[in-house]
Amino acid sequence: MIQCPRGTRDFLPDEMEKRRFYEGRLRSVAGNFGFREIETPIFEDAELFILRSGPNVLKELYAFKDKGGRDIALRPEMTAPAIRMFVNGMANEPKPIKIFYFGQCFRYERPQSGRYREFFQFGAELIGSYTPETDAEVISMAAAMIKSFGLKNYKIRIGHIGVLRQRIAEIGVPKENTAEVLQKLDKKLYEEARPLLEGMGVAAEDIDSLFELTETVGGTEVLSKVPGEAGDYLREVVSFLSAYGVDDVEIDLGVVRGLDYYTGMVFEAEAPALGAEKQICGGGSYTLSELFGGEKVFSTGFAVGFDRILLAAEKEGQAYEPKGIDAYVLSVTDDMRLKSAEIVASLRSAGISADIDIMGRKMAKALKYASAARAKYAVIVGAKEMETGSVTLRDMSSGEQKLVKAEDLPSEIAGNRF
RNA sequence: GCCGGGAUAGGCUAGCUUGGUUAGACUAGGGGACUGUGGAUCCCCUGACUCGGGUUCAAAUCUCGGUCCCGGCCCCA
Repeated sequence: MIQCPRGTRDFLPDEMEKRRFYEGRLRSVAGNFGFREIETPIFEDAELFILRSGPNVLKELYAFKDKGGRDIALRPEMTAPAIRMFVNGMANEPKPIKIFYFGQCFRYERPQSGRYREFFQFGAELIGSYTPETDAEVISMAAAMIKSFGLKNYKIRIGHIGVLRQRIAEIGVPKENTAEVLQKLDKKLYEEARPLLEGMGVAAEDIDSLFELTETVGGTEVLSKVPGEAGDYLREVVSFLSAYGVDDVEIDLGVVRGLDYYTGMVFEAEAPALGAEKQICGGGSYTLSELFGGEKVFSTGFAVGFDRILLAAEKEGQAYEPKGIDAYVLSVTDDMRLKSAEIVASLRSAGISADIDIMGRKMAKALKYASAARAKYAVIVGAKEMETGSVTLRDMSSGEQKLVKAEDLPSEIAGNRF
């Protein structure tokens, strides 16, 4: 028997229905915020992802040569494709540009809880604007998405990578070592960071002040301790968030979000219930378009780990009940089967989801199937009723039955649907 | 890439320590008992030892390796 490749999953109908349901909520939030959906290829020129990537990223890239010898990679994330698309086809659209996407991404990693080789991201990019409102808009949408899942136990943390980068440069860390230092700070590995910094000739009091900065963690009130432009900027972001009704955020200047292209505000959200892979959302402001041959344009974006946030909702005990069909049509006797077919067709053309027994089952078994299919109604087509052009309409949850004229059946069922 | 735990019908499992019947039960699925009423009962049927090598007269059971799953580390654009 052939199984799914490592780190991939099949989604059976019940699971798929649930995923579509939650996906729909995310789409609806994005639409609510004025974002419009895009779609980009699942694979791209490998160069798109290699351009700004370190060796660790490359190790996890699904890259291969196609039959024409082109270097191709399955997308490991969707920000770069979205910005490529912006540069290629949207650069002259009115600003700001608000786009979102949903799709699978691929990373060659060791699978574990909440981590798959094929996983799904829902993300958004707000392109062409560089204001505190921009960042607040994006963060508040991310918060709305998390809330749309009904999640209760989560944390949103906001930082500013510009503050850190600037301080690191000021205290004399060579540019090529910045990433290394940021990584230690992200993990709050101060015991490792200190000797590293000392080795670069950074003074002890400067190291302390740097650590103090990354330890600026807590409610929005800790922002009063952050000096300079970045401090002013974050204070404004937080004011706008508050105006948007988003107050449950924390400040954590130690949030670094990897080592890549982020330049200003960064944020992430986590669901502690998830264990090792608990980050459900991450984003920030960046400039990327100049890398792909466009002008330098400021953007703010984020992505939600769809599989993880779904997992988090499940762990909080949320259950999704599959919908089921409106009606299941069955024949009492074989000579009613053509009539049943006519009736199911009339229901379907009235927009009612309807199924019909096609296995020639006896009533008892057909009703059992209708029950398993979660049908709201069973439509029983028998000779007795047909004498008056009627059928029996059975409410599957209450068991109540009534005679309904065949021509009234669609409106009868549709009328009770709401 | 590293450490640890696992894998028996579609699902959940018994058997494994101590090798030896036709690998058992429950559930699900198909049919029937019940010739016009579901989630009940009974009967019949379908269906599994993750894969490959080794030890042995004999392997689900012992052993080695692969694959996949689970938890953690690393990484996480």
